[in-house]
Amino acid sequence: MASTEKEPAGALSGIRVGRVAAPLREQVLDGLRRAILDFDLKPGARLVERELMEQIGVSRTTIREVLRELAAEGLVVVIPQKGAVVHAPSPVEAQDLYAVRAALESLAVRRFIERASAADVDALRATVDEMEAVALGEGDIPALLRAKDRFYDVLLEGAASPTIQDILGGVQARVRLLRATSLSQPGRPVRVISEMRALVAAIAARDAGEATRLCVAHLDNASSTGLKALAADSAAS
Amino acid sequence: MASTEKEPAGALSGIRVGRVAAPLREQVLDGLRRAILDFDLKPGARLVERELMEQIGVSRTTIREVLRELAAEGLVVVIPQKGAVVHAPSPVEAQDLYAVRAALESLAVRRFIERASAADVDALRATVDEMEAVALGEGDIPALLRAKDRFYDVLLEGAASPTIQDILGGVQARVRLLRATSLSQPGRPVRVISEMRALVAAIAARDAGEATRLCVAHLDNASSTGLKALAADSAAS
DNA sequence: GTTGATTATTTTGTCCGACAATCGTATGGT
DNA sequence: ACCATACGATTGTCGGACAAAATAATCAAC
Repeated sequence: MASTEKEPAGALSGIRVGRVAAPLREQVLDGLRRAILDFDLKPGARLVERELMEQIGVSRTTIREVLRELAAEGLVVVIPQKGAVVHAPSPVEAQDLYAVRAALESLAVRRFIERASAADVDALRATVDEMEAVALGEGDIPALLRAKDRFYDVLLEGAASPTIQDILGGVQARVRLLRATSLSQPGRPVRVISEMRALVAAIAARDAGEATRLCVAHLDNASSTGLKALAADSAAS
Repeated sequence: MASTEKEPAGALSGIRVGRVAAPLREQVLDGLRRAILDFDLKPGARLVERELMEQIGVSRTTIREVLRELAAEGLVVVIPQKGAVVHAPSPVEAQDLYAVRAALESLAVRRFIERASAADVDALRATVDEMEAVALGEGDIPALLRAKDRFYDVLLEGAASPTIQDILGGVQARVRLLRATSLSQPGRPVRVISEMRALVAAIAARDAGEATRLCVAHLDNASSTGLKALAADSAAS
């Protein structure tokens, strides 16, 4: 999210100091973020300061600062006098987030087309192959989701825009639950992969218009699939 | 920014309690945010915890939590072991932010066209009139900027999407410096107003394609104007 | 038995003081 | 003028403290 690393990688790489001084707070932040994104902390779960303190082993000061950051990122929502809970987006909010994703990802795709090298395109194609391998294996949804994350990593890498990466990253994080739900629908993975292949093809052809169209269409499908599954779930319960 | 209010507005409206308890922290947050957005705290200015503590009259705990939120919002950047400074976007970053704005604002415009009532369109037109009045008066840039903010408030209100409002608000805040710089260029205000009038006309005609085009074009102009002015400034100094 | 009021417990919000680690700078020696 | 050291300022983190608010539990009354 807030990652700003630049490495010239000149003649003196390797003696690069691993970490310029990592505030403990950031480790806690990364840890909690990962826990939320991996669904170790499920949406709606309460985050009680004292519990986090004991389980993580840091003071309340640090915990509270981290919670404020997560709140500003939109991953948790803090209710005054009540505390923080893992954010659970409502259906309409999820729909909006998907619309924002579509706008931003198509922007990223256009940037990629403008700036990326042929090697970047190959790398992008490789991540789709990787996804296919995971999808054909078993129905390991989390692994598939991680593979898809990798696709976006490469895409944003090639787009060469930390700003877009930062903002889009935040949006994607907020709909991660829906993304997982959508991917877990029967038949969805194979369709996703064919959509991605088409997108990569358009990107390789440097066809910005077609790529934008495919990108938006893909997210449209993902959105409606996820929302339908969500509606079915809540109806079943 | 982090406004999440939902009101079913059923039979029991009106007895809604205004504020359930406002944590002191939020007042400080709003105050500091306003100070940054109004350039009372200029980009690059250091935010020393002890000073803020004394000037605002709250404890370091509260100050630090607020700084973490502002950091996550991107309004300040904290350098480990060095402290927080008001964020000063680099030219390339500003360019990216304008691209993101274009993507998001055109989305908001389309949403507005879909959902807004005729009264909303009138309200939008009224804000442009207001801007014109300010622009023709004197060269009060901050007032003009505030009037333009009001335009976006109405736009996002009509778009009826707190999510888009939230994310776009964050982006706009980060480029506020550039927006002010751009508006202060001679002749820019009148051009801005004619661009906005054209945009409102397209919106009133419910022409999504044209409105999108105009919106993107407007931001393109604003971006290049701002960047040019910035380059001239840094050359002069 | 359900409702209502009172009390206890938990949890947040805020403050204070403390101390090590680190950064920037002034100091002083050469 | 240059380098090393010492000093001061500032952040990072901890611990404890207490009021205010929310939640849960207990008991009284109808």
